[in-house]
Amino acid sequence: MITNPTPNSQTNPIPPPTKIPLDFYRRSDPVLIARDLLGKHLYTNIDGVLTGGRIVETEAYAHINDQACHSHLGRYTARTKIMYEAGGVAYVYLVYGRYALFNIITNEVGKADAVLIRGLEPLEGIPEMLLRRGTLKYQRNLTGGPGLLTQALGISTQHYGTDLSGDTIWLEDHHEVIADDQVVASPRVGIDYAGFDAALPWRFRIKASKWTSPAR
DNA sequence: ATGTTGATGAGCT
DNA sequence: GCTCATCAACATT
Repeated sequence: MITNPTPNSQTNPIPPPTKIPLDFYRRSDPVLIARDLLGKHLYTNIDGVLTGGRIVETEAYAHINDQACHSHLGRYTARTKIMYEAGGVAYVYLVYGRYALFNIITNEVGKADAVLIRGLEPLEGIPEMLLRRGTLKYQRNLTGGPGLLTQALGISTQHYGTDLSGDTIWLEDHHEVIADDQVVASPRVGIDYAGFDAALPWRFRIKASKWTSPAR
């Protein structure tokens, strides 16, 4: 006799998505966190619209032994102030006077590490993202690039300091496992000024994704 | 390969 | 206070 399976009897049931807890961000190694963020989902609820997608590219920045990091050598200014908070807040800043870049502050109070989100696979609120980007084409440059994904998600410098445990910007774990052989680690982009540290392989990409930022 | 763009911070006064 | 070199991109060619 065959009985219908109940949800509890299915093999490998996928649990519902969960919001990533602050503990995740407060760990001490930004390189590990950057790697772990691949396959997680990033959402915003801004101007009453839900948008989001799957993280496919990140970069780690460490407060010690990393000249590329804005908080290197304890640099403490109006811009970097938020980096010294406990992990789990947004560090958003303008680069080249044009583009907002979204970083997640990690580690504990006073240890100013960060992870830059560089690439997103759009999943939620795509019409709004197209509108915000001023395009009609569902293609890589919709969210492939750190200055583009913020535009698509509606993230601007006014989200500097936003608490990622709130309901404006947050991340979710959808229980996707990204194996090491699906990941490319390579030097970070655009930090040639950082000397020896420019060679550190702290940029992480999902190999198969077409939504990573353009190659250099 | 080159132009656009303006915030940032270091170094000065 | 002010100037100026720098810059974790992107669009266009």
